[in-house]
This record gives sequence, C-alpha cells and structure tokens, in this order.
Amino acid sequence: MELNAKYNPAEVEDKWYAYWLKNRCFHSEPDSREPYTIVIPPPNVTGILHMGHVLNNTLNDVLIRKARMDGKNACWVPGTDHASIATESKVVARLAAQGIRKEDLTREEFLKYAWEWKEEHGGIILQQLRKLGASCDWDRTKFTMEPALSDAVTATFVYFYKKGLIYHGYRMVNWDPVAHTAISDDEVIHRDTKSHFYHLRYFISDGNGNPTKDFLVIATTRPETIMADAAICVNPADERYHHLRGKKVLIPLINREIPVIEDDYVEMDFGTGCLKVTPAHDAHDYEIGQRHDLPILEILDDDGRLNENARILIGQDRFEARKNIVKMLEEAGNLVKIEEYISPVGYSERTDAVIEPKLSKQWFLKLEELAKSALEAVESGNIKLIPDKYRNVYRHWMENAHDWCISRQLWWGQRIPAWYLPDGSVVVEETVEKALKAARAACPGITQADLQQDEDVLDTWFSSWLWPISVFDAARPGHPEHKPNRDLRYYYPTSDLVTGPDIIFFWVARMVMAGGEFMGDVPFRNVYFTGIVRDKLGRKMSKTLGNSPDPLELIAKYGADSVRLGMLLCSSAGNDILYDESQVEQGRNFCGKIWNSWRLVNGWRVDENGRQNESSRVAVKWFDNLLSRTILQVEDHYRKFRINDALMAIYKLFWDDYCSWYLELVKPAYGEAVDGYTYDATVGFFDKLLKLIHPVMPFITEEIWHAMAERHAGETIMYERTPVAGPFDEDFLAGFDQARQIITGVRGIRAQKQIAPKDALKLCIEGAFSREFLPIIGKAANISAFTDTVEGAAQSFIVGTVKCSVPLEGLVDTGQERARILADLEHQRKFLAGVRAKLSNAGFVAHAPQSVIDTERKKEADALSRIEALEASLNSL
RNA sequence: GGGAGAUUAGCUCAGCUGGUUUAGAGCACCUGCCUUACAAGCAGGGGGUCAAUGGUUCGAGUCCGUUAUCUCCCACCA
Repeated sequence: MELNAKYNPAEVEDKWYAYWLKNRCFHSEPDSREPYTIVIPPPNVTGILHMGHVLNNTLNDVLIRKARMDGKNACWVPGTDHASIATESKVVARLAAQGIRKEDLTREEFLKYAWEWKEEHGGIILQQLRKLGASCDWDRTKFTMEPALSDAVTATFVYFYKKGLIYHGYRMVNWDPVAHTAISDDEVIHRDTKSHFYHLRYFISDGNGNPTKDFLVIATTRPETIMADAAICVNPADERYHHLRGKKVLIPLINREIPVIEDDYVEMDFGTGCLKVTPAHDAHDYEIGQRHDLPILEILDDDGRLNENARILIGQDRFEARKNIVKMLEEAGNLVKIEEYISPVGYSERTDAVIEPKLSKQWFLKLEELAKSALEAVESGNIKLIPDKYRNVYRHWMENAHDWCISRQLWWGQRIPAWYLPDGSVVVEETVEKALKAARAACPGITQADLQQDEDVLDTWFSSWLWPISVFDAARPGHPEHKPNRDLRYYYPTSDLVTGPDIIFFWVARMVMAGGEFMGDVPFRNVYFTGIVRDKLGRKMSKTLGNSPDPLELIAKYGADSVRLGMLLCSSAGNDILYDESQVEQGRNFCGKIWNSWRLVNGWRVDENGRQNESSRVAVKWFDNLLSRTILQVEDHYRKFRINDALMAIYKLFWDDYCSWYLELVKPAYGEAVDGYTYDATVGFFDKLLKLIHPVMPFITEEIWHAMAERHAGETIMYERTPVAGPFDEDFLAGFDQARQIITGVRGIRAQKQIAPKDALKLCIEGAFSREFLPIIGKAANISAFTDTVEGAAQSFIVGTVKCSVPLEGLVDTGQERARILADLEHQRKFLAGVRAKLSNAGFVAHAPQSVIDTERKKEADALSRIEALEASLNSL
C-alpha cells in the first residue's frame, strides 16, 4: 500500500491471505525436517466465530507460525465437528420454522435435511478463521462425520465391544427432555437453583387402603413425582419411626398404598427423616428400590410430561404439574409447609433443560482401564499440562472415571453398529454385511431383513477422541493391526494442543485414552489451556447478555493483526481473559507505530560515504546487543508457553527501545542524510523485528517485508528464519541502561524545574560513569544548544576539566552519599554472609542441583566485587 | 460436602530455586507538548504497609501455620 501516515489493514489483509493460499504456503507434506503438528480443536460445523475461537486459534497460529519460522515442518490440520446434539437441535428448529416436525420425517429424510444444512452452513467458521489469518493446511480439512472418519468411529465401537469394554444395559441416565436424548454425566452442569422444599403429609393406611388419623411427613422438592412413589424410607436407627415398621402409607391424592421401609441411606437429621422413594425418577431412589425389590413406575414421558401412570395431571409438563399438584395437595390437606430451598439441579450443557433422571437402556464404555493408562501418560510427564495446576484436576477425574454413556437418541451422528436379531440377541459388526454373516453363524437362514439396527447414534466425543489419529489415517482407530500410513507415522504424536480447560475431560483425557489404545503413544506432548474469555466485568461472554463482540466486526474495524495482539496481550495461560476493546486499540496503535517507524526509516536520504558519528555508533552497538538479549528472553518465554510475555518483550523492544530510543538516536537532523553503515544496521534491525513479531502479526509484517526489498514471486516472511541471538555484552547493556536513566532523570529535572540546558548537561556528565555514553546522553537528552559541543565537553570531562560555568562541587552531597554507601555496604556484607552460610551447608552442597549451586557461587562473587567497589567509592569521597 | 487455585498500583496481571529491582509491566490517570515518522503520538509524573495474623530465616511478596474473601473443578442428601 501507499506510504500514507495511516496504516490501513483492510487494504492488505485479504491480499496477503490470497497470496499465501495461492502459493500454498500453509501446506505440509512429510519430509526430512522435524515436524511440528497441531490439530485444531474442531469447532462445531454449524458454529460461528466467537471470541473464544479468536483466542484459541490466535494462540494456535502463533505457535504454528513460530515453528514454521524455526525451520520445522509445520502442519496445522483444520476441520469441523459434527456436534450431534447442537446441530440436530438447530436442524430441528429450522424445520419447525418451516412447519415440519421431526417426528413426521423418516430418519433418511431428516438426515437429508441435516446434510443440506451442513453444506450450507458448515465451514462458515473455517472461512472466518481465514480472516483471522489462521495458517491452517486447508488441503487437509477434515470433518468428523465424513465417510472415512465415520468408519473409524464405527470400527472403534466394534473394537471396544469385542474387547468387552462396551456393554448395553439399563441404567439411570441423564435425560434431556428437550433434545430427547440421554447425555453423559459430563454434559450435565449442576447449578444451585432456588426451589422449594415441600413438606407433605402421608396418612397411614388402616390396612384396607383407608387413611387413619396417623400420618408421617416427608420433605420433597419434587411433589409432582409422588404418584411414582414406591415406598417411604426411614433410617432403621430412627426411633421416631419405629412404630411404623411394617405399616403402609397412602400416597396423597391417589391413595395408592406403599410400604414403609428402612435403609441406612436416609439421613435422620435431613428434612423430616422420611424419604419418599421414587425409583423411576431418581438415581438414588432407584438404587434403594433395587435393594428392597420395589416396583418401578414411570410417570414421565420423554418430553417430561406426566403420562397415564400418574393417574392425575396427565399430559402436563413436570413444572406445570408441580405448581398444580401443590395446589391440589393444599386443598386436600396434605401440605404441611413450604420452605425456600436452594439445591443443586442438573442442566443439560447443550439445551439448558433441567435434566430428568430416567431409566433406559444405553450403551456404555468402561473407562477404568483406559483412564489408568491415560493418567499414567500425564503423571509420567509424557504429556505436559500448562499450567501445571490442571494435573490435579486431571488426576482427580481419572481416578474417579465413571462408565461413559456413549449412545444418544439422535439421528445426526454415527449410528451404532449393533444389529438385533429376532430372538433379541445382538451382533456388533462394522457393516450390515458382516453383521449378517455373524448372525448366520448362530442362526443360519437369517436374512438381512431380520436384522434391526440400533436406532441410536454415538456421542460426538466418541468421534472427536480419535481426531489426532483419524485426521491423518482414519483406518487406524479400531484397527491397531493396521499399519499406519506415511502421514500418521510422520505427524503423530502431534506437538501441542491448545484448548480450553472446560473440555479437559470431554476431549483431552479421551484423546489420551484413544491415543494410548490405538497408537501406544500420547496424542500430543503439551496441552496449553487457555482461559475463558470474559467481558470487562468478568462475565462470561454470551449471546443473551449481548456482551460478546462479533470478531469479524472487530477485524473489519481494527484489522486482524490488532485483534490478535489485543487478545494475546491479556492472556496468560490458564487465567480467564477479561476482554476489553481497549486492548485491541492498543494492537491497532502498535500497528500504526510499526508502520510509521517504517515510513521514517524508508524516507531517509542515505549518504553511503557519510561518516558515522559517535552517538550512532554506540546506538547501533547497543541495539545489536539488546536485540540478542531479547531474542534469548523471547525464546525462553516461548519454551515455557508464556506467549504473552514473549509478545510483551517484543512489543517493548520494538516500541520503547527501537522506536523511542534507537531511532531517535540515529535519526539524521533535518535535511541531513544518514550514513550508509547506520542505515544498513537500522534496516537490518527492522527486518529482524518484523520477523520476531510476525507470528503474532502476520499481515502487517508481510506487507512491510515485501516493501523493504524486491522479493521473488511466492516469497514470504512466513518462511524466513526466526532471528537468532548473537553474543552480547551484559555490562555494556547495563551501562547503557544507566545512561538512559540519567537522561530520563535530566529530562524530568528540566521538565519540572526548567533549569538551563547547560546545567542539565552538567548533570548528565556528572552522572555518566562511562565516557562511551556521553554522546548518547548529549543527543538523547535533547540539549540541542549543546549538541555540537558535547563531544568537546566529553573530552574535557575525560581530562578532568569540564567547561561549565557552575562548579561541580556542591552538586553531590557527600554526607548523604556516604550514608547511602555505608547502608549498601552493610546490606551487601549480610547478603554475602547469607550466601556463604548456604554454600558451607553440607546438606545444601550435597543435594542442591548444580545450577543452583552455580547461582549461589555467582551471587557470592557478585557480592564480593560489589563490596570492593563500594569500599573504593567510599574512600574516594 | 470433597478437592484445587487465587488475594501484589484504579483495572488486568508478572515476580520462574527465599537476596540485587529501593516490589515491576501493560492499560487507565495527571502535567506539558499538533517538535519536519507517528496526537492511534511524544516527553515527564503520581500511585502499592504485596488480604490479615503468627512462625522459620542473617534476610519473606516468595517457605510453613491459622483466619478472611473470591474463583474453578468434582459431588444425586431427598
């Protein structure tokens, strides 16, 4: 773009993304280089980009671009997840809007609509990722429900079934009455919810189904389920109720007789000590029912409405029925009192419906064995979790992993490969043909028409847990005997996984299990957990609150580079991100700064034969040293996944050090030219800075990098190498810092006290400890009237005669200085004593790692030389 | 109910094996500047008894105990 004063991201971003695509810059094939691999946490196929995606994918992209510039064969595999519940409910809603009910469709018809929806909306999010600059290898785009990956899921099911880890059984499951499906324990979110504790009076039966005057009181939060009661249960030790042993009570309103039973489960001091047992609609009650052989009566249908078994309030929704039955109970004289009560209620993660415990036949995968090896992978350090604190969370879950309910009463997903025979037995095979063959072995003469496939599909996570394997070689999952193809051999295990901690169990842990089972190796080496993006007030971003900005609008307004930088600025690993637009503004400002610094350097007139002045020489030397030191720091930050620290180090290097100090020091005076040597150094620094910041800001760096020199077709900064650190002189840098402090101090004095420039200069000279920095001080302190004479002043200073009208004496308060030095000296001596005590401690020397001991030795040496120096300056005072 | 983590400037957070930074950064704030790259900027400045309390140590923001507050995870007391 033109060298206008304002940088316009819109002008360059689409251009460069198209350029990268055209030149297949993101594509990777196995070769002799070391691979660096990331598989994308696949977003829902029907999803649209939100701030969480921006954070996650920005981090992924920074890592992959960094690895690419480090010379690795970087491969980022993109794709989408079919998200069975989420997608199916969207399709159902869309059909409903057209007046079509799912129940009126056949499975095939419904799936046709679903696939249409997928073709229309699927992949929108992938297009949006391009706007963000994501450098995914789009040739490798995968979808969890594409044929090969679906086959992998089916094969996996068969594999675990035959291994005896999958079973089919009646269990109390979490029923989502809105989505009409069972969901796993992990998909239930418990929230404390305000409800009521209803105390109800149950009259004792006289034995013939008639109430006596005697009664007991139970407390319940769910009065609408009393019709399904199978017993009243008390603790056997509860003497208050011993007189009721063997008695029966009558369920209010319907007068059905139920026994009073005793079980240790009941807490005597909770509620009234009487528990109504409703085996069909409560998981605990179910267990009690099993122990006491109680009948199970279901009174709720799949929608959560009361059915004929309830005898009253038939057809009413459970919450409506609750209101109504309370009224009826009150009128009938069964309601004793109502208490306000807060209890944890389970909600569906997807539909937010209140979960209904429901007894049904589902498929389960035993996790105990798998969890053990997955735990080992993390405990042994084969997988590192960042931050480390998630190890505890992970361990806790792995040690308490319940069997995983993997069937879902949905149509959108991989259908369970189980076929029922007329006699009720089941065969599990990858295809109907194989199933038929297997069935015939048992009952010859059976035909395909006799086989009835299970209606359910598999949990989405049952496909995503294969993702790091199946994106490379879908034939492997379920078939450990299958020889892995070239991609899988080369790219697996992947390098890093970046994801949110909310899916550590859903996804991360299960990928580790699948990896161990089918690959005998971990699926990734490092897992970096991002925080959750919240708004400025700490609230979760949500559609209903309307506090979630549209990332695409942000990108349109500020540019992708700014959005990326803004996001990273506020994201330390594992901490929640408080997003605020001002951070993106900061990103935009930084873009402007980079752009303008390029305009400055680009606009200089160069005199190739010009003599380099002293301040430029020192400035170049300084920045060269500083650059090397910073590169090392940045590398260290990247190694520790401290991405925002790495970014901040580069940001400060670029803005504070390069722009505010370096460029000001070497900037030629108005109308003058810069000497060739300084110019080359300046442009060289700029080039390295661009490369350092490229992983975070891909677009502006590509634009400027192309403007800096003639580039070949297809050439890109993406494939340039990360700048490497050269040697640097720590003392020199420290000296410069001190000089810089002096300058800042002088500026402060001048700003506040308005002292004469020459006096300011004198202060500079007084403070300067090394003649090398005098020219720098003269220039940077902006004492323009004296700039020309600085070198002369420096000379004079060196020989001890300073050409200043004010005598130097009196500028330093010797008494104060002496006190300061003495205090410092005492401190140093104590410090030294401490260090020596540590070093002479036999236990410390024997057990401390060598690096720690070395550090202590260095401390000792430093303290010694420091003491020496202090003593010397004390003597000279 | 169990577990984990947090508490440092107005806000968000660093502070990695106890010391050397006189506790730092970014943003925000205040003052002065439209100075010939940049007002989306420049220069300067103020602001913290490191939650409270006890202990270990020559030395504690850092380690240990207690208290308070908060966050997250797990958990079906009806």
